[in-house]
Amino acid sequence: MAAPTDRREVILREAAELFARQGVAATTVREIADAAGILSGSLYHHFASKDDIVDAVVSTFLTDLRKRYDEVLSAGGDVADRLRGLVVASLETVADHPRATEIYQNDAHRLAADNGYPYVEESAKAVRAAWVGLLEEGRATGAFRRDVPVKVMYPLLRDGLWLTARWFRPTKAYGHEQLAADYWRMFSSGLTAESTAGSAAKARPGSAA
Amino acid sequence: MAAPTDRREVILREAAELFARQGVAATTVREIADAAGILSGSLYHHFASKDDIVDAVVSTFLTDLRKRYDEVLSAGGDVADRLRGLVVASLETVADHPRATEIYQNDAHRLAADNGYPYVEESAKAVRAAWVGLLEEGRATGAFRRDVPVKVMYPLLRDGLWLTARWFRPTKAYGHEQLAADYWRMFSSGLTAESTAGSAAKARPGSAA
DNA sequence: GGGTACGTAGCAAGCGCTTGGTCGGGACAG
DNA sequence: CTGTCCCGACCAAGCGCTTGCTACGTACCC
Repeated sequence: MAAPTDRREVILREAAELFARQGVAATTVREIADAAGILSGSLYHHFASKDDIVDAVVSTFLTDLRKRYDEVLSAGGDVADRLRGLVVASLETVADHPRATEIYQNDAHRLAADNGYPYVEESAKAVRAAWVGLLEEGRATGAFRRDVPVKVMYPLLRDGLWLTARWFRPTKAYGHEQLAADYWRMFSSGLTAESTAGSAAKARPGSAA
Repeated sequence: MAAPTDRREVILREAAELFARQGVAATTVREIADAAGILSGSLYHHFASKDDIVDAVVSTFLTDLRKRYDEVLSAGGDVADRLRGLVVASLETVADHPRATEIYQNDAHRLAADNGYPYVEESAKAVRAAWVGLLEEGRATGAFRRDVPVKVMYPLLRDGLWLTARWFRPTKAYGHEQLAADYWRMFSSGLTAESTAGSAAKARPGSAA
C-alpha cells in the first residue's frame, strides 16, 4: 500500500493476512488473487501452487528465527542471559513476522504431517533443542528450579511466547521491548524460585510423559 | 469400540478427533462418516449440518468449563487459592475434553468470526472476566506483583494452560494433577515475586495495548 | 405398519489448477 | 528513428474433482 513494490510481495503479504485470519485450508486461491488485485489463474505465474505460497511465507519466518537463535546462543553469557536472549529473539521475530507466526502456530503440525514440508519439523526440533538445552543447563548449575520438569517448563514458555502473535498489538507506549521485559520478569521469577506458595515442593526427578 | 453405544456419540467422538488433528475446515463429512462406520448421507439423520457437529462438540466443552469456573469462584478462599482453583479447573477440563480443547484453541476465533456461534464469544468473555478479576484483585491487595500489567499476565497463563491439550499426554506416573501442581508452582512464583533477576523492576501502571 | 436408522445416488457450488490468448514495453537490426 | 520481435504479466474460460447436502428407497424393530 505504501510501496506497491513487486506483485509477488503483495501476493505474499495478502496471503499471509488471509492464512492467519481464516487458516490455510479455508483460504482459497481466488481470495488471495482478489486481495492482490489479479485473477486466480494469474497467481500461477508467480507461484507453482497454493502450497508454494504457504511455503514461501513459513520458510522465510523459520529462517529468520533460526538465525536469531544462533546469534543468541553463540553470543555466550551465563544461562539466564542466554535464555533471556531467546525470549527477546522470539518476540522480535513475532514483531517482524506476526502473520507468519500465527500461521505457524495454527497449522505447523498439519503442515509437518502433510507431505512436503520437511524443514518445518526439522526447525521445530532445532528450536526445541535450543530451549531444552538451556533449561537443562540452568537446572544442572542450580540457576533454575529443580522441582518442575523441563518437559513442563519448555511448553509453558514456548506457548506463552508464540501465542503473543494472536493477541498482542504494540502501541507507542507499550511495544515488543516492554513485552519482552515483562515476560522475562515473570519467567525469571517462575523459573528460579524454589518455593514461594503454600505447596510442599520437594525435589523430584525431571521426567514427564 | 469398547462400547458401541449410540451412533451419535461415536460420530461426535470421531469428528472431534478429526477436527483436532486436521482442523475443522480441512475435515470433510465423508471422513467423519467413514470414521463412524456409515456413509456421508447418513450423517444427516443425526445432525442438521457439519456446523451442527462442531457446535455440539464445542458447546459441551464450554458448558463444562463454565460450570467448573463458577464452582471455583463461588467456593471462596483468598485470591491465590481461587486462582489456583482456576488453574486446576482448566486442566481438569482439558483432561476431560482434550480434543474439544484443541479445536477451541485452533478455531475459536474463526468460529466466533463466522455467523452462528454467539455463545463462543460470550463464553470467552466470561472466562476472561474470571481470570482478569482475580488477577486485579490480587494486584490490589498486594498478593500479586504490580510491575507487570494484568493484560500481559492473563494471556500468558491462558495460553500456557490451554495449549497443554496440544502436547501433554498423561501417564500413570505424571498425570493432570501433577501437571496442575507444577504449573501452579511456576505461576505463583512468577506472579508474586517482585524482582528476582537482574532487571530494574519499577512499579508501572497496569496498562498495555 | 409406522418410525428409526441407515444406504444409494446424485446435485449445485466451489475447489486448485491449466490452457490459450492479449497486451504493453524493452531490445535490437536496418 | 522505425519496424519487428519477444517475453513477462496478466485475463478469460473452463477442466476434473471434491465439497456439503438432499431426495428417496429399504431393512428392521417394537
